[in-house]
This record gives sequence, C-alpha cells and structure tokens, in this order.
Amino acid sequence: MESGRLIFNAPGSGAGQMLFLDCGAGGGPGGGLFHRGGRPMLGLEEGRGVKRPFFTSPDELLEEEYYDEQLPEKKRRLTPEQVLLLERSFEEENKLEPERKTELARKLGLQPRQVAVWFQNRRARWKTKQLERDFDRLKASFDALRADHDALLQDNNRLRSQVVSLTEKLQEKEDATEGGATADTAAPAVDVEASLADDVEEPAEPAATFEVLQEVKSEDRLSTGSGGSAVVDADALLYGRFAAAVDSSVESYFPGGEDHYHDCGTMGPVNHGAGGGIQSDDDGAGSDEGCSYYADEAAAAAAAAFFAGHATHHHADEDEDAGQISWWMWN
DNA sequence: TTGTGTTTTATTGCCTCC
DNA sequence: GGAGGCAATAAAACACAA
Repeated sequence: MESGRLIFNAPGSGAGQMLFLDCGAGGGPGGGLFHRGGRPMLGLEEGRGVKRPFFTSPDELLEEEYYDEQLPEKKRRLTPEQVLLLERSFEEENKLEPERKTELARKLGLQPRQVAVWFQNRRARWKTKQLERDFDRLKASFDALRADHDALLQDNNRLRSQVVSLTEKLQEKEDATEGGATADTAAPAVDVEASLADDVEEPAEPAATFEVLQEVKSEDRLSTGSGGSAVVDADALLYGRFAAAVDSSVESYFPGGEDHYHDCGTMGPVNHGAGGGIQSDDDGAGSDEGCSYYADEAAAAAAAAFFAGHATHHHADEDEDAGQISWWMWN
C-alpha cells in the first residue's frame, strides 16, 4: 500500500522538527503520525545504522543532534526501561485514566497517545493469553470428564452383561421349577439369592444392597408363593444392586453428594441452551461442570421401561430418578 | 544473506457511554 | 457529538533457521 506523505514543520515545535502526515490511499493503517482528529504524533528518525528510540525524552527532543538526518519516520520499539514502567503500571491497573496517561507519557517521554495505544495493545495481548489459559483449563476439565465417562461406560457394560447372564440363569431355574416337583414355593427365591450371591460381585455400597435385600425378603414372605415372585424378586435385587453401583459411581464423580447431578436444572443432568457451551470466566464457566455432557433422554426412557413392571413396586421412591440413573447406565 | 514466522507499534472503523 | 474502548489489520522490527 503506497502512502503519500506531507512533511511540514510542526507548529510550536523547534526549528526543523517535522511532522509526517500519512495520506495513504483508502486511509489504510501504517506509518501515519496523525491519528483521528488530526492529532499529530511526533517522530524523529534515527541516523543510518544508529539505534535510538523513536520517541525520546522532552529534553532530548530539544537536542540539536536529533534534528539532523531527518528522514521519513519509522516505527520504533520502546526501550526496555519504557516497557518496564508501562508493564508495572499495567499491573496496577489495566485501564488508563487521563491523568495517569499524561503522567506516564511525561515520565517516559512519549506521546499520551502512544501510552494509550500501548495499553490498548497490552490489553489485547492479555486477553489472548487469558483465552489460552481458559482453553487449557477447560480442555483439562473436559479430558477428565471424558475419562470418567469412559470408566462409567465400562462399568455399565459390565453390569449389563451381568443382567443378561443372571436373567438367563433365572430362566433356567424357572424352567427347572416348572418341570420338577412343586414342594416348596419359597425355595426358588432362596436359591436365586444364593445364586446371585455367587455370581454378582460385591456392590460398591453394601448398605444400600442390604436394604434392597431386606425389602425383597420382606415382600417375599408376603408373596403368594407363586413361581413369578422369584422373577420379581430377582429383578428387584438386580435393580437394587445396580442402583447402588450407579450411586457409587455418581458419588465418586460428584464428590460431596448426589444432589450435584440433580441440581443441573429442571431437566436433570441434561443441560439445554447456550449455557452448555464453553464459556469464559466472565460467563461463569465452571458452574455447569458435570451437568451437560451426556444427554440421552431415549436411554432414560429405555431404562425406565426395563424396570417397569418388575421392580418398581419395590422402589416407588426411586422411580422418579430412574431416568437420571439410566442416563448414566446407557450412555 | 535471505526467507519466514512472530512480536510490537500504530491506524481505522465501529460501538458504547455520558 | 465527543471520548474512549475494542476488533481487525497493516507494517516495521525482530528472531531464527537454512
């Protein structure tokens, strides 16, 4: 981009001091020493091969030697001392009040506009760094969540295979019962429990399972003694053990109480709307953590259907949570 | 030395606030 | 409407490998 320049003596400046007005076509950026409003920016050119700051102290500006070798201005970097002072000032406050700007400019021998520009660019750099930090932090958080998710999936698969094998065993026992003598109708339930005890590894929360067992036994005593009770009871036992295992997983995922995954809004763990995306700190990132990554209402419905008609009468209070539990189970 | 990528300084245009 | 902030961008300065 070619720029034409008007070079003229700066009003009020010492003799020979020039200003360069950038008249680049289209008003494009680059090299101009005038900013909006026609505010002039002073610039002094270095001698060939001589390194020296573009903007110097007011005293230096008056030194005659600087008026030699006037050439078209070039962009100069601030000296380390100038940058240091600016950095310190930025650390104190990243916004620049007019008084501070003037004072800094005076101390540094810069134009106030330069100080303002430096702060503007510095804020932009800080924001970029902040975004990088936010990204790293969110990525780490996401990776951790994904690892947990994978672990839960493995757990889920293991439990599902147990359900299948135990269901098969139950079916075998049912078949055997129907084909054999009908001596003691309570016997199948006892056998199922024994079988389950052999085949299912210890649940993560024995207390919860114990409650289920107590419930199962209690209902078993009240049952009519039909062969069907064994099926219901076995399902109830499975449900209880599964729920305990899931609760354990959830607890480990949300230390401090299961309410963490109940408190994610009216839709349970499913996070809806724009708030589910990556957010900056300003947007309150982190408040949604653990709430929104694995939404699958179809899975919840499937889980509810699985247990419907089998164990629900044992766990009426858990029915309303079935969707959320299955959300962990089938994802 | 030269080509290339990065950093720094500065400008422009748009937006918001008073 | 003016002042100031921000995003986008240009271009000089700088760093560094080939």
